[in-house]
Amino acid sequence: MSVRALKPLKETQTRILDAAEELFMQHGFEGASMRMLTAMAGVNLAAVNYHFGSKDALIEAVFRRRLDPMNAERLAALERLEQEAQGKALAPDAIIRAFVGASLRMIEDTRGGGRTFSRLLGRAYTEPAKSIRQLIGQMYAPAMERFKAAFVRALPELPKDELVWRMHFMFGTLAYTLAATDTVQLIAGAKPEDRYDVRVLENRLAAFMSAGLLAPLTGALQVRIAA
Amino acid sequence: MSVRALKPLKETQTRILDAAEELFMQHGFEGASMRMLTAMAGVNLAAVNYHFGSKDALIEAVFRRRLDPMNAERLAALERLEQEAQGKALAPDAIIRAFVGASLRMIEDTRGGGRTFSRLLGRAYTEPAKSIRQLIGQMYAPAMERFKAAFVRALPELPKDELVWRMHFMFGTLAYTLAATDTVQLIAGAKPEDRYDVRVLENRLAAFMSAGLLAPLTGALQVRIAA
DNA sequence: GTCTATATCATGATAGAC
DNA sequence: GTCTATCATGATATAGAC
Repeated sequence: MSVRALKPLKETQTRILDAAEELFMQHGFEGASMRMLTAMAGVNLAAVNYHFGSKDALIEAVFRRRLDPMNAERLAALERLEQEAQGKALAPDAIIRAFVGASLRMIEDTRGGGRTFSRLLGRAYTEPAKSIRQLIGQMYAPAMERFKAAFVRALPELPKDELVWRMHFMFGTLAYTLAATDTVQLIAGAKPEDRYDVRVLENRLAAFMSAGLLAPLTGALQVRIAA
Repeated sequence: MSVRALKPLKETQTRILDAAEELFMQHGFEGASMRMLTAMAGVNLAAVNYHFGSKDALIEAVFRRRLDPMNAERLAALERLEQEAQGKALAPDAIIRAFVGASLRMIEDTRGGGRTFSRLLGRAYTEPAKSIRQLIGQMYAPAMERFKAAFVRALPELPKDELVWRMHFMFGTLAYTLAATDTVQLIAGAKPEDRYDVRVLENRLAAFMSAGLLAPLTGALQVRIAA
C-alpha cells in the first residue's frame, strides 16, 4: 500500500466540487456558505479561493464538470441516430430519447453524485440569479441548436415558432422532473431508498413529450397558420 | 379630495408585499435582503418585523395573498364545469383549462403585480428550501386532490400511478412556463414590452398537456398494466 | 498547498425614543 | 406606527506564517 492510500481518496478540488454540488442543491447558491461547504469537504476555508478563485467561479466549475460531458453525450447520440438513418428523417420519439436519456442516466449515478447534480440542474433552470441562467444557457446553446434542427427536419409541417414553444414545454417537463425526483417517487408510492427505474421513467417521459410535441394544431393555433 | 389621497396610495403592508414579490423574484428568498426590500417599498427597516414578525412570515404572506384566491378560482371553475356537465364525465381538456387558466390570467395582471408573482411562483416549485416547498404544497393540496379526482373520473381507464406522473409532468410544464415568461417570449421573437396574448398561450399549453395526458400506453408501460 | 487569523462588510432582529 | 441606533452573527475574501 502506498502512502497516497492513507491520504484522502479524492483530490481537494474534487472534494470541494462534490460538497458544493450537494450543498448548492440543498440550500441554493446563496444559502450554501463557504464555511458549510469547506467543512463538509474537510478542507480549509481558504481552499476554495485558492483553487477556484471565488465562489462564483466555483459555481461555474460545478456545472462545467457535468454539463460539458452530458451535452457531448447528447450530441453523440443524435449523430449516431442520424448516421444510422442514412439521410432519412428521424422519428421525433427517437430525438426526444437522445436528449432526455443523457439527463436520466445521470439520475442513476447515485454513487458518483450524478443524481445530486441532476436535482441541482433542474433547479438551476429557474434560478433567479441572471448570471447562472446565462451560464447554463451558454453551455446548452450548441446542443439546443442541433436538436432544434433535427426536430425541424423530422417535423417539417410544424410551424417553427410552435416548435420553439413545444421544445420549451418539453424542457420544462424534464427540468421539473429532475428537480423533484425525491418528491415524485414519494407521491408515486415508492420508498425513498428505492433506486430509480430510469428506463421506465424514460418511457413515461418520452410518451408524454412525444404526444405533446405531435399534438394537433387546433382552434386559435390553426388560425395563426392560415394567416 | 380627502387628506388620505396625499398620503402614499397603498398601505404599508401592501407596499412591503409588492416590493417583496418583486425582489424575491429577482434575487431569490435568501438573496433579497430586508434592507433592499424596505428601501424599495419606501418604508423603514423595522417595518417588516413590526407588521409581519419575521422574514419567513413575510415570505408566507407573499404567497398567501395570491395563492389562496387563485386556488379558490380554480376550484370554482372546476365546480362550474361539473355542474354544467350534470353528472357526465368532463373532457380532460376542459379540466386542464380550469387548472391552467387561473395561473395564466395572473400573467396578464401587469399592473397589479400578478405577472411578477407568477414568475416567482414558477421558481418556488423548485426552491431548495424545504420549508417553502412545504408551504406551497400545503396551499395547493386541497385543489390538487379535487383535480386529481376529476381526472380519475374523466379517464377511468388510465392507471392511477400513471395519472400521478402525468399530472406531475403537466405541473412541470406549467411551472417552467410561468418561471420563464421573459425568456420564452424572447426566444419566440416577441419584444419585451409586448403584452402576453394569454389566450393563445393557454391554447398552446392545453394542446400540449392534453396530448401528453392522453398519450397511448406502449412498450414498458403496457407491461406494467398487464401485470 | 495548507493553515490561522483577520479585515471588511452585510445580514436579521430588536430596544427604546418619539 | 415609525424612526434611529445598535447588537450579534455570519458572509466573502485575503495576508502571511508554515
